[in-house]
Amino acid sequence: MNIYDVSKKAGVSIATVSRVINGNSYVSEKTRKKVLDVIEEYGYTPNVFARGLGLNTMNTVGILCADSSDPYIARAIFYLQQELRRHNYDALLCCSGYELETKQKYVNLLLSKRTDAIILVGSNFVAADDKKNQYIRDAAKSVPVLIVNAALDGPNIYCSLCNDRHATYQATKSLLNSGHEKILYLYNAKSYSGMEKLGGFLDALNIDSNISDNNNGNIINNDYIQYIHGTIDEVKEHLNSLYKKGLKFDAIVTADDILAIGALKFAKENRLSIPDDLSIIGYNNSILCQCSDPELTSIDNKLETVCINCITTLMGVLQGKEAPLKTVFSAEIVKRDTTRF
Amino acid sequence: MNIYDVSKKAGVSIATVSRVINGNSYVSEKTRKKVLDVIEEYGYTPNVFARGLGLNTMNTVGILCADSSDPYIARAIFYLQQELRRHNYDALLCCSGYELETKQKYVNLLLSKRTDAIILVGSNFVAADDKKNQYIRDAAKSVPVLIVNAALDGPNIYCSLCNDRHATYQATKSLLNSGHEKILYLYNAKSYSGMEKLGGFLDALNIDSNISDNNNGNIINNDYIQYIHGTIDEVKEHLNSLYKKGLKFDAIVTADDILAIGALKFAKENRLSIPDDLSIIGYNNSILCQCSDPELTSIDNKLETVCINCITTLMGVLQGKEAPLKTVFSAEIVKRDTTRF
DNA sequence: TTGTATGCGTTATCAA
DNA sequence: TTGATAACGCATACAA
Repeated sequence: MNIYDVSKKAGVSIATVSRVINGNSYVSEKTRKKVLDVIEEYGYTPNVFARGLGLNTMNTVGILCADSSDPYIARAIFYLQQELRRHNYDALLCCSGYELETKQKYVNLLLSKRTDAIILVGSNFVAADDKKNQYIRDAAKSVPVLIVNAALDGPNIYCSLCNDRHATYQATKSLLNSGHEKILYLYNAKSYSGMEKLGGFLDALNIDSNISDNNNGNIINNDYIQYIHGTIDEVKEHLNSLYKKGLKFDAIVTADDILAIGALKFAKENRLSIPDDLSIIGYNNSILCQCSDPELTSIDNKLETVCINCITTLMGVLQGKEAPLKTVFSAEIVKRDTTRF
Repeated sequence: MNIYDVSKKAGVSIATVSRVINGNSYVSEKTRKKVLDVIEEYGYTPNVFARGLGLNTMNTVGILCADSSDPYIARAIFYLQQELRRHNYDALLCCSGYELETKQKYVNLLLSKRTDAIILVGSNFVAADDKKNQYIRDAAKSVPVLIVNAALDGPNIYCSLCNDRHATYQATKSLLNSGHEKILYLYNAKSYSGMEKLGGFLDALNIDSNISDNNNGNIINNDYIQYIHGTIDEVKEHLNSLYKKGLKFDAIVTADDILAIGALKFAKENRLSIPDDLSIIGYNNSILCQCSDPELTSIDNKLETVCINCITTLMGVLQGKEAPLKTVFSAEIVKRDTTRF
């Protein structure tokens, strides 16, 4: 059943049927009803492909993330999809993994699908080395690019994020103010927000974070700043080895809840009392925080707010309105039982 | 840049360009190269809308779930999307929530988008009351429907799932065999697999589970079988109130890890030693199991296997091959520290 | 207020 | 081996 069939059954032209469906131009109440009755009776729905061909859009937005099974990213996708749906858009989901090459590949894939926009979820899409971001700028030449949780400037690139640097600064300061002296920093991503958080940590310790721009990759040569990308157990083992080497610390600030969970496991294994012997702060305020024992103090980076803002911005862009290139929200420390400040 | 532009630049007809792109019929090596060079030079990609219109498919599959932020569902979506991509299909993601009405609405939405198939993720899509499944059967009239984690029979409906009943039976039996006498069962979904798991629990206790078919909703009137749908804290409070009322139990079997986490919090609050005073078993073997302390014994229902099978089946169906209507895998108990059998 | 005719960019059929 | 042309189903400019 297509528009021609409907027009025949209703005894009108296809133009009239189209008008009824799209509800814009004038159609007499009588014919409108006639057409609607036929549509109802035969359960007609317009062919989205034909419509897409004519209008050159299918009202679909590509959502690209590294790994949608990550609880944090999964939440972001949920919020984004929900907001898109509210505005009558669909979400095409792709997972690229963490390699630059596959990220590029997937961005091009989405481009070839002619989605109305591309949303990059997760700060791992923005690299410290700006050359590696060129593919994003290129994509932005054909379609608006929205980034959740990272900042990159360029035409047609819109970012929604939290002030991770300040949040980490505050958290670290609070630890210092409550008497901690040796604070270990754990991170698992050298992404945009990864560097921001680290910057905040260094700020609090009055370490010049500009050095981070120089030694590309091996950012800081300091035992108190540890890069670990691995499972909970691997994080635990890593800390074990540091501990056995004699490194002293009375607090751990992390860039991700999963790292903090690993730290908790480490503390338990070594019979360190939390938070008396060791304070721990996570990041993301994910469900994991409530699963651990003791429950995890963490930084809430307002994911829902950020995601809603992202879609609001996108809708503005698509409607040709003035839209902000960068919107920054303020993260918040959620105090639970792994700290005593 | 469209196919006409390419044909002009290459000095051939659009038919030839189309042939080169689709690589089926014969094209001389010389013209093929000419065309490919132009395509390369101008970065031409075929318009998917036009292609979709002609072929009546966009190689897209709709994935529908209740809530993609649920860690378990998020994992399923990840596996499904990855497998689809491997077969050159895209995934359109929709979240319907748990209401029947909105589920129906979203199924119709996906139908109107003309996706090549619809995948229902999560057993909450199959209700015990079969009338409520009619919308699925209806959808299957126009497009293959795949169900992950539940069984529903009907033409064009393909299910991939685990033997949840047997797994719960085994887990409960193990508790009984290791000397537990009063086992509490906690569940949060009256879905297909929800009922299966409960059935397995009742089997182990030699209770006739057929009564479940009668009192529609209020399945079993027994203090040891508790339906709770809520947050970790709500689960904890619910158990607190049972405990204070004097209900005695030495083990808790749950239908979801989140319930088990709530049980763990309850135990801690009441200074019950795990697993000495109380054993707890979760379900799904999600990341939450490793976050808790002690770590949670849980049932692994082979999500990845199930998802891969789902897509394999789908590809078979789309290629017109013989495909199994129902594929059942065997779940496995993953023993950690909340049990001592 | 309604109808006619055209374009959107492919793929596929038929001829050459 | 290649080219011309008809679908595919809709939206819309223009005519009436």
